[in-house]
Amino acid sequence: MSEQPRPRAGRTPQGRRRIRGTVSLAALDLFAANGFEATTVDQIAEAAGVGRRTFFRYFRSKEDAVFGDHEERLADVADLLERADDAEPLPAVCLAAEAVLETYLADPAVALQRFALTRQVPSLRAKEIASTDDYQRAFTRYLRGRYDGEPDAALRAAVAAAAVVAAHNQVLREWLKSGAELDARGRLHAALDGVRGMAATWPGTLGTALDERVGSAPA
Amino acid sequence: MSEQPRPRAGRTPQGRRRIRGTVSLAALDLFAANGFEATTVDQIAEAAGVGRRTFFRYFRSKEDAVFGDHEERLADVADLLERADDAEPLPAVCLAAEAVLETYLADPAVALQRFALTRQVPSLRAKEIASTDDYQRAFTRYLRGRYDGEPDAALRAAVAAAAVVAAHNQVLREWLKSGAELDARGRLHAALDGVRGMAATWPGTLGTALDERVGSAPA
DNA sequence: ATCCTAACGGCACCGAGTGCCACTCTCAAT
DNA sequence: ATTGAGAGTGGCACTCGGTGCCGTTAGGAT
Repeated sequence: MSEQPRPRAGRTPQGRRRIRGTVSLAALDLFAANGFEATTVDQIAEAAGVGRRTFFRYFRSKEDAVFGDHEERLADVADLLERADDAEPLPAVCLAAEAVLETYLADPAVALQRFALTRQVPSLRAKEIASTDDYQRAFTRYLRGRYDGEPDAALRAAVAAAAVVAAHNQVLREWLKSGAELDARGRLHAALDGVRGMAATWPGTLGTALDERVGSAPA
Repeated sequence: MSEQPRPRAGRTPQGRRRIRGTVSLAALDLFAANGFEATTVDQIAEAAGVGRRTFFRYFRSKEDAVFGDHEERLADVADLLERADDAEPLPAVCLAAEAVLETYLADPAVALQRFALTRQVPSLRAKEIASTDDYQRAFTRYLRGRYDGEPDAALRAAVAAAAVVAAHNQVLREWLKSGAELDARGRLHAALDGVRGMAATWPGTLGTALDERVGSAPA
């Protein structure tokens, strides 16, 4: 805690990134060629020129070789929100959602390959849904903080975040189904306009039923 | 195909349900006592007085012993929507969401136990998120069908379904955190009133950006 | 050039999940 | 009552994902 954990030896960060990329690439290739479930971790490790044990040092699971950068992206979006405290809450979240979309647009080929895989591999679908949920939770958390003090803060935050994420996912899905040919940026922007307009009409309060205690987490 | 596949022998449906219940109960007990990951399937099977192989005939995975009735409940809700074609689309979905809530209210003790487990076991959290997504997909699918022909049908369906599910989950979570003491029914009803009001304000169309082709699924 | 340490990879191990098969138990037909 | 068929059962063996352990290696710091 006193000073930087400056590494005395071992891989440099660039080296780690390079290996990670190599392994991930090898995995994607094998998945595309033989299918996800028919590909074993041993095969990936061998194709990448790495020990099986090392594979699991770079990826927590076989699925992570496909969604390996999720945590980074999530952290990026969280940072983005952190630095957006001057804007209005919901527009800030919409910007964050557009930033998420950009990560897909940045490399359509990879996005399409991942999409094809997730469509047919249950465990990958589960991972993707969990990832989406992570974004939604980050948005909800942010909005809850910004709405703090207003009536129904938690509920409005959850609903608004869900609406934004749903709009994003819908536009993304259509873009992927179109083979990356639609104007995803424009469509998402329009969709989020709709969501923002909707959210503005949330009633000030929802009656006495919501005035009960919110309850502090027991478990 | 010519006549009913009348079962000649084997377990009666009641027998199957009874065994399933016994195994599930044994599993829940062991999970509560020793933790989910520290409990092996062998232990569950032995505690339930069945063979390990039989466990996997009743549950696809160890996680399924906790969320074993998900498929049934999902089918119930789908049926409910199927039979609600006389009502307005969104109110019908809201009723379905209230029906889902009822399945938790029906047995608070089990709901709380599952909640405690899902809070601390990653793989169970993943399963629960996937289950929620199943509901949301069912709602989206239904609304898309009902909105068919109107502008932005798919997008509006996705956003509205997400909002309803988010409201449901938020109310459910607060109820669970309160130790099953809040008036979940009343709170959900109020929250869904808010969602319905919001959704009514969706603009008729979202501009030209959304008028491009929707794309027929290629992959 | 040498030291020092993080990373590597091999090994053994655990547990989830599956295919296979012999056994048994129940019911239907005779 | 006997028999035959079929479904459910459970044991066995196997695959594979994931982890702890440890001797070895390689590459940066001095």
